[in-house]
Amino acid sequence: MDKLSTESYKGVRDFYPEDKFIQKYIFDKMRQVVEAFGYEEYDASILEPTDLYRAKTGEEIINEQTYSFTDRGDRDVTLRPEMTPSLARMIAKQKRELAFPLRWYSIVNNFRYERPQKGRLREFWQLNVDMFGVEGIEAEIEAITIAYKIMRSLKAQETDFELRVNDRNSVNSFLNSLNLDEDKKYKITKIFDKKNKITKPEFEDQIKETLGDGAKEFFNKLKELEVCPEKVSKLIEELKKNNIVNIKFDPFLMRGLDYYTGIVFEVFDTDPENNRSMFGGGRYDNLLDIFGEEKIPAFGFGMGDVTAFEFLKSRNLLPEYKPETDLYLCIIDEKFKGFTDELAQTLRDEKINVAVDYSYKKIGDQIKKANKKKIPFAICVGENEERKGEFMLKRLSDGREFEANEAEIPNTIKLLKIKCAK
RNA sequence: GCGGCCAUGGUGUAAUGGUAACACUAGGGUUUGUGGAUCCCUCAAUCCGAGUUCAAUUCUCGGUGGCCGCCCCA
Repeated sequence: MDKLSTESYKGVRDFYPEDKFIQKYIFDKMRQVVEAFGYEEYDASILEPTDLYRAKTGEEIINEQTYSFTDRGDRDVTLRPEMTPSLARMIAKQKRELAFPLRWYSIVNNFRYERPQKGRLREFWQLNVDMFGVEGIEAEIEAITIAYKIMRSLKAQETDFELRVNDRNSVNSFLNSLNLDEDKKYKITKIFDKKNKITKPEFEDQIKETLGDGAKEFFNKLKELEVCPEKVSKLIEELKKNNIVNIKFDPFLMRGLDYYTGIVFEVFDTDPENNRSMFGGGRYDNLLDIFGEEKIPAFGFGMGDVTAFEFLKSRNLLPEYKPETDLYLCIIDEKFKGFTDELAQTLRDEKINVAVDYSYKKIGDQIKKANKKKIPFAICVGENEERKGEFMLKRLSDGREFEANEAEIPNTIKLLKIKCAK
């Protein structure tokens, strides 16, 4: 028989327990922060009708960069490449039932069909944070504050990252003042988008190449664009009141295309070796149009797990693996299995997570397993324990043993764990 | 979608146009109620397919996969 390959499908991800532990750590921090701001979790199916994405952009993204197929009933379906259209669909559907302002979040995986590369795989997990129904700058302030607090709760220092803000409207009015055709406008926004990746002469050359004679006017007017718009300066001022100071205006920040209608922001890694955008978002007031619904103002951002992971890794901020299991019970002889199981169940009722070793191997081997699994405590159960009801609770980190009877074990473990955490 | 580099046990590395080696890991023992030590033993690999050749893991081509750029970026 041919052996089946152990490779996973190209570009998707396996999470071994130690990987999942890290991912969970990151998501738990995100969750704590957004829930502190009153956001409610929602979810949707990973499969959506393909039209949902066509309607939004209608671009080649849908044709070439999604997992789309026809189901057995001849319906076109797509594995979600992002969460926002599903979110917009859900909100449009139940608009009248919902109490605005609405604060929703989700942490889900998404799929895109493209060549995997650094930090971009075919499967990625993402936190989505969105607020609907707030037209004013309060939405911007809150979302950016949340982004900042997530970074801080992941133990990032203020010097480790930087927030950059722009107003798409000011870019648009700048481009309109140059009287460019749509194609040129589009190309200029592309050049803006990658400005921080290229040198200044490269930037200037690309502008000249695109605009030809018009380049002169462009550079003359460029100063106008570089003046911080009132809306942006007000936003920055408000955020500084919240002690968020690692923030600045970036007149070239674009973040994608037509999708955004106002303020956009991004969080940058300040590492000079890796000075790239980690995540961001912006205002999108028109997204419900496609459902024939009236506008609802919206502001949101998305944050992927891979960039967060790589950031934490580069700053040495990844947590050390600790299993959820508190205690490993080693059975000295098979005849004490029943007694051990009862002990395990009693302890579980006291909220101690207990795993029992049913290998019936030598006791030393069982202790080794507990150690390898990084479980903090072990107890060996045999004749003495059954007779006396006294146990030696062994702390694997240093081998110290603590005597306890059955009733005392839970609290002993809890106390020792608290000490360890400090 | 385009280009560059790469592909050997579970992991990390050797080597060779002719017997694929080492370390770690895993399993077993050294030790019959307490781990991280020592020593011994065992399991386990040349990505897939075709071509050149007496002989290919090695050379050539194709595929697949990985890494890195470009395009794109939700």
